[in-house]
Amino acid sequence: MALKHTILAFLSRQSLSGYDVAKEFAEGFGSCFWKASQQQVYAELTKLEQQGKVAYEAIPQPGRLDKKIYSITEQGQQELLDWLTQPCEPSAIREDLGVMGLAGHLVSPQVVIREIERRRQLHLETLQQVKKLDEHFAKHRDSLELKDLYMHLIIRRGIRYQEEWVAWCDEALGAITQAVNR
Amino acid sequence: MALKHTILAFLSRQSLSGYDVAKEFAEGFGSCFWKASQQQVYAELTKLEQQGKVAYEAIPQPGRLDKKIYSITEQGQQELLDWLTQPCEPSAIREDLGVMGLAGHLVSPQVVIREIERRRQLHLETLQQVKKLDEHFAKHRDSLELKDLYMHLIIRRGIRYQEEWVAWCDEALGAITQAVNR
DNA sequence: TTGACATATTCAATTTCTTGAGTATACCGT
DNA sequence: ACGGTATACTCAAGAAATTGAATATGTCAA
Repeated sequence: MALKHTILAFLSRQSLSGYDVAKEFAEGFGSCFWKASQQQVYAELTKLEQQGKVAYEAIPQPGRLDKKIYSITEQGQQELLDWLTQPCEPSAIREDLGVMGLAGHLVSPQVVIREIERRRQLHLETLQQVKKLDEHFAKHRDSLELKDLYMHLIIRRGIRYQEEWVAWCDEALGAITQAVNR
Repeated sequence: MALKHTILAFLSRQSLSGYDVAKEFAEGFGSCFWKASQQQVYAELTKLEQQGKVAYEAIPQPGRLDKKIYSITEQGQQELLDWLTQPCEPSAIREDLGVMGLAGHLVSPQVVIREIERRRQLHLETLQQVKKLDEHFAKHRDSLELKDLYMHLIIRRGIRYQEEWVAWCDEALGAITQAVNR
């Protein structure tokens, strides 16, 4: 499971609180490549800490629980490095909308059309968000240092993914409309 | 979770043994939209059977465990219908390769390049497979009945998804090579 | 005839993920 | 002053997925 390694990767860039890591998953990286809930992040950080792969500095906060700033340790860095060096497999796709392809004929075409239109809209919105993440990188695309280039490329993947969804929705809507009016 | 509904959707097309359902996940549909292990499928079928959403007919087989042919029940059909009528969310993306975008700078560009080339190859192979699934549908694209059109569109999504990956790999390889030689 | 591959199902341990609640303060706008 | 949102972390139950093994036969090719 790569949640562990994704967290280590975040911390290899900069030290962060659990809250901040969770926010990355929810906003930036999450909309491109990986989603994880806050609880998952906190649980994983606790585990990594017990394994000595990350360490935290507790920042006392008046009147509430300490804020914990996590950093990656030598050991964590090593773990991440080992993982990066190994080949990784394409992740499994699990897409609810796919069920429509199997059983869509059980409902009216209008239901299918409505659902696809809804999806189109959603992906369009996510696309705007992801594009914003890329703005800075895209501007200097040809002079980025590797670290930033990789980040740019991964965001590009996110952009292309969302664009692809929108394009497929258009294709599907066109084909279904045509078939219904036939 | 849609595993349940995906199984119901398969069984709404035709009655199948657990083994056959699992094969669909591994081969056809699996490479497009959903992957599930054999154990998962068997476990889910048992649960669905207990809930009265599927029923099986046991086919005795000399010298080994009965083969069970599962069919969807009225109740299962209803469950599936209800689910299809509700809006569904885009599924979360969880892509190991994304970690490269965060921490790729920790390894040499050659490692990153090698990994992306490997991925390109994998997606190219899957693409060929998925295209085969579509052959029949693509030929009659403009005269498919809805049931088949939906299937075609879902396979099209799979095709586009794989093509998109290949295209991204090309973009990434180009950009990295250029940056390294700079 | 041996070994690989396909058919067909079951069990069980463990890890991961989801869902939902609980605690507590700060800041901003209306 | 109030509600909404953001910050910041914890706990726990239950569902889902992964990993790995066990059982047993049929078929096809080298």
